[in-house]
Amino acid sequence: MRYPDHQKSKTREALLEHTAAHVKAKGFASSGVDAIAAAAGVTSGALYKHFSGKEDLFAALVSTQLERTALRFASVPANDAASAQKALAAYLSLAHVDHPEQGCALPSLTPEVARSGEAVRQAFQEGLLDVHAQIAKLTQSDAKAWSMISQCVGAVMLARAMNMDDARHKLLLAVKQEAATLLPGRGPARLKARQKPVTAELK
Amino acid sequence: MRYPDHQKSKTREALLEHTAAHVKAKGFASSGVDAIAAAAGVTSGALYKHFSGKEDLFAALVSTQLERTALRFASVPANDAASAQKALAAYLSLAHVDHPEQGCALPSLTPEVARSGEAVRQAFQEGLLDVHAQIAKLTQSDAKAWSMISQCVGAVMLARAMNMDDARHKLLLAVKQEAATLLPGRGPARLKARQKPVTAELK
DNA sequence: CTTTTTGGATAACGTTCGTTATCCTATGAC
DNA sequence: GTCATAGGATAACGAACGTTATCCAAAAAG
Repeated sequence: MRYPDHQKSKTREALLEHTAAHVKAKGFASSGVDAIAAAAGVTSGALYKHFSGKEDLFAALVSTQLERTALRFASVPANDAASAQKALAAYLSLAHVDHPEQGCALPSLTPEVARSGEAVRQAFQEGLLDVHAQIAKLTQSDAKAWSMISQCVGAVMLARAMNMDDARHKLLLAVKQEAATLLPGRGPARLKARQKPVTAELK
Repeated sequence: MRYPDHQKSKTREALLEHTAAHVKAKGFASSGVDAIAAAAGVTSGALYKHFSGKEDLFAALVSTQLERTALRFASVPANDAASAQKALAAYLSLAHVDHPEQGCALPSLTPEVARSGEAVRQAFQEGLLDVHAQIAKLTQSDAKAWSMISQCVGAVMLARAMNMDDARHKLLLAVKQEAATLLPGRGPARLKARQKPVTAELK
């Protein structure tokens, strides 16, 4: 071995790190291999030394990006409603909607994963189960965790496709309210707050 | 006028009708113009007589497809929990997950709409507001309608990207349960059914 | 029947695509 | 110092892309 093997080659890491933003913003199918490689400061020739093809890179990207999302929620302390709400509000923020390149991969890439090969789907499934495990620690219920994930991912995705800011704001605010009822401790209590639920603390 | 103008040209209708399945299944970016036109039994030359370009067709497709989704829920009678649950179960069914070409456009095309131009986004926004209006008639709450839509669209999309059927089933079942609590009349009642909520009637 | 024109098919255009082959260079091994 | 090679850049490949120009058939208008 003539090269430092134990450190895995820095450009492979650079590829995974710097191309994710480009792919999340433009979509995988619309991202050319040359453009993807350029986003990491290399050429497509270098890319093919580390990945067998475009889809192989996609699988690795999906894996690392979902790891990152899982990690994002792993740092939220369980049994702390305020912290969970804060994480929720951040995920459902206009900042997240306006900057897909820095955000979670789920609202950006999931339909393209569904159309991809087995390797990509496998990486996705594993990553999503990791995310679910973290959310379930907050909801204390597997079912509520799936509901929470579906709701938040769907809301960000739909908000991104709208073109009027006030409509986006309404959608995000509504889902912030409703998703919060999935957290333990704060049961729905819909009878008390039917007309105007309190949402002041939701950013 | 040498041609029957009042009937709008049948091939334009055929284009919108028969290409939607191809686009929903393969994605818009991955669908070539020739393949799209062939799906309607014509060539790309004919397509350009009816649409100014690929994205113009996409805008029209988004519009008609969301109209169809809105219509799908417009036929559900309000104040009828059983009918609403049935519609919910159909949307969250494995059949819907396994056949995107026949299903709702939202879980398939929304991220690509978000990356599209103003015309497509405008068509999307209008169509989504139509869908929301129909769902709100069932939930009797704008906020709950947004929550319901986000949750169902997200769940179908995520389920499609998974590669293990039992995991997909778990996700769909969970969201079926939780989304049902958004319907009026059947308040969450989580204390009573925390351990094993009744889901027998949910197909 | 002739004319006019609309809605198609056909073919070509310049790009861009994913991939591969080839060359180059810097580096660890000896 | 010499050599072997891993990891880059470069360039080319055929294929497919969206679009346009051109041609053609069919049908309404007179």
